[in-house]
Amino acid sequence: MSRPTIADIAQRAGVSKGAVSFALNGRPGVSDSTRQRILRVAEEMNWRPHSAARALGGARAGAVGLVLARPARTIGVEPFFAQLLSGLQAGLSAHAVALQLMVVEDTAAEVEVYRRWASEHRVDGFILVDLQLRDPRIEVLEELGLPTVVLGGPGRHGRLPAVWADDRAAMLSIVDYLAALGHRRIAHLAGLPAFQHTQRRIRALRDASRRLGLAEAVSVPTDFSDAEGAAATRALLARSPRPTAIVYDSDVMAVAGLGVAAEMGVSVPGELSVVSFDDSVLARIVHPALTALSRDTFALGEQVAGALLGAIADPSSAQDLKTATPRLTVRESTAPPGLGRLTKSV
Amino acid sequence: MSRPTIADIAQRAGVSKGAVSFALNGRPGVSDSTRQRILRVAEEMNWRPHSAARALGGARAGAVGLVLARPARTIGVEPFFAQLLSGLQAGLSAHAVALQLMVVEDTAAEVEVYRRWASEHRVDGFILVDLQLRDPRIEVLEELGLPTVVLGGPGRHGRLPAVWADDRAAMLSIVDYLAALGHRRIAHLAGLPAFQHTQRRIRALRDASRRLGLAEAVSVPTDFSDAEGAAATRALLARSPRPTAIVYDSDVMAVAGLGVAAEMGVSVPGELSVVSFDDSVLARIVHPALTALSRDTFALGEQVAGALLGAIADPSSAQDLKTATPRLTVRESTAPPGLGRLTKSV
DNA sequence: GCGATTCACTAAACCGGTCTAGCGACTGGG
DNA sequence: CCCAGTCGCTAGACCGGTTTAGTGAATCGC
Repeated sequence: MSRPTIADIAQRAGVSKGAVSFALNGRPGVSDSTRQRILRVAEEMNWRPHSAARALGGARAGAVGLVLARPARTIGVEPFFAQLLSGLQAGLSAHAVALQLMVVEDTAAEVEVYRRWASEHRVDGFILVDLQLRDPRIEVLEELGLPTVVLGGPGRHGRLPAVWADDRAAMLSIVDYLAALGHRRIAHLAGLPAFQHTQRRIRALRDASRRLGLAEAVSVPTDFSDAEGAAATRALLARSPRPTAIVYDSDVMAVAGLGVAAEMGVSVPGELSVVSFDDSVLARIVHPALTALSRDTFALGEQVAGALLGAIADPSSAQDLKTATPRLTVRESTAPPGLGRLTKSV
Repeated sequence: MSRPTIADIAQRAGVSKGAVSFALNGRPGVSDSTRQRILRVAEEMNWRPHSAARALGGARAGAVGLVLARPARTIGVEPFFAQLLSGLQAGLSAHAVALQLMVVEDTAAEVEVYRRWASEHRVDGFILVDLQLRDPRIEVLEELGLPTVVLGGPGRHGRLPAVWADDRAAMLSIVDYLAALGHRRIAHLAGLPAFQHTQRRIRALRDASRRLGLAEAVSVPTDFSDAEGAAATRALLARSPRPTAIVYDSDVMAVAGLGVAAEMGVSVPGELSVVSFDDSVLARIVHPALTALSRDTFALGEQVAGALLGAIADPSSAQDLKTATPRLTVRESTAPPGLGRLTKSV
């Protein structure tokens, strides 16, 4: 027999399909002795539920959806995503929930996938990332009515619950640290300006600079690619006076910036301090090792998974969850400004 | 109405459910005029198929499975996987097929997921990666009977079709290049010894060394982590005489090795040439940029996706597919040996 | 001791599609 | 003109579960 069904079990155990269903799902309606017998038979026949049949009856699909609207090639580049994915996986597989992943070209296609998956009952919920300034996806997801957890905030994300880290506080801690080292000219290589977190970081840096009486901080938007990171770094280092510290929104860009500094003969951390807003192996293994904001992205993924599973189990329980504020891990790429020239002149 | 079914469409169009099914699936059984009318009504009502209902009838699940047996945290670290995933995605989404991804602890758990997904009709096929020496998964997948494509080979993978690149030729090209530069002592930081491709690379290096009359090449197995990459590099550089070139099986380890060399005062490429068997942004952005084997991993993913979709459409058509042999991209991390000491002494 | 309630279980509807058997109308061949 | 074959469509079984209404027996309360 290729695949036993509950009808087979019912026949073998001498009961009805309904009784088998009750027994297998641990709900009342059968006596303990019958339940045990049914479970034993099911075990013997190596029965597994047919997910489609279950889903058809209106039950869970046993999967959640993650749709990314980015050029497919760039996904592999970002350690952040890979880490997040790992964490999500860990959180989901513990509850035998699978992750349906799809990478699409743009937001329009992304919305289309949400609609399709929802109407096909393919997933029980969604994870929404890369929150934009006025995000059209929120409205769609609210309308679809499937449990959804937003990664990012605080900010505009409608009635959808969010899991977020305090980006603002994190950026402030970086600026405080650099200012304490003596830096007065801090630059910022930001990410895509359409993203909410990019704007939050830019604003936090500007506010902190004013408060501490630093030179007006310059934030340069990029597309997160190593190419733009390198180009923007080149432009910044060509300025006069040039910044003594640069904060990078991603570690890929920070490493690219490190390369540019070496190429231009600017010593790190002697003449330029480098801070990455993202930590990963990358930040650890380059030389000099990068001072970076350690956000446990893996744990973040786990938390998002947990929040989503919670929202699926009980939609009314959903609420925002603030995760640990990222902490600065100081390595070798930061130092007081001017140290490089000083040692040289000595 | 929350979600129109084909029964709703049938009623509205004044036909039977069967006719609607025929029309929507483009199969004969209805006249052109009726078909047009049904399609128009379906469009108006914004109908979408219910994937579970379809799957229940024995049709496609519309998804393929990828199970990785690795510690979840390490997935994020490997650019290779992220790239592969991107490529798979691209190949699959073009045909509206989703990817079910699951990360598990070990091979036993992996096999269990295969069984579960197959019996739950959750996927139409599998992608098998990280081929091991005597791989127990192959037998299981053959027994399950679902179309499966193996990534890696040539070698033992039963009757399952494989997509593979010529690792041996690639390794030979690296050794030829290093030997032509004048290197005689080449070391190799390999991956997990249980993997087939690790053994193939080790063997290729040994064979090439003999053929070219080089010193016996030493291959050090690792777990692919940056930590072991660094430790093994330290051990190699402490030898006397130390190797003048090291080939790393992954770029993460190569970058870690670069760091160790800097820390030990060994100049790259002056005193040590470094080659990575994997190319990614990582190899491009570090300093010195790494000479690396460029395997278009994204394209590889696309090819695997294509092969699997083909095998699903027509299982008898499945056959092995050899992809382009990776080519060496020379950057700044390789040079003739002894150059470093030479320039220093001048 | 008798009606009411609980308990264990069965039969069958149901979810939303696919697919097959069959039926009436039309067409073509001899 | 009649029979066979094709066309266009319908009715209904079917996939493998869940869930509800219903049934017979045992138990309870008074």
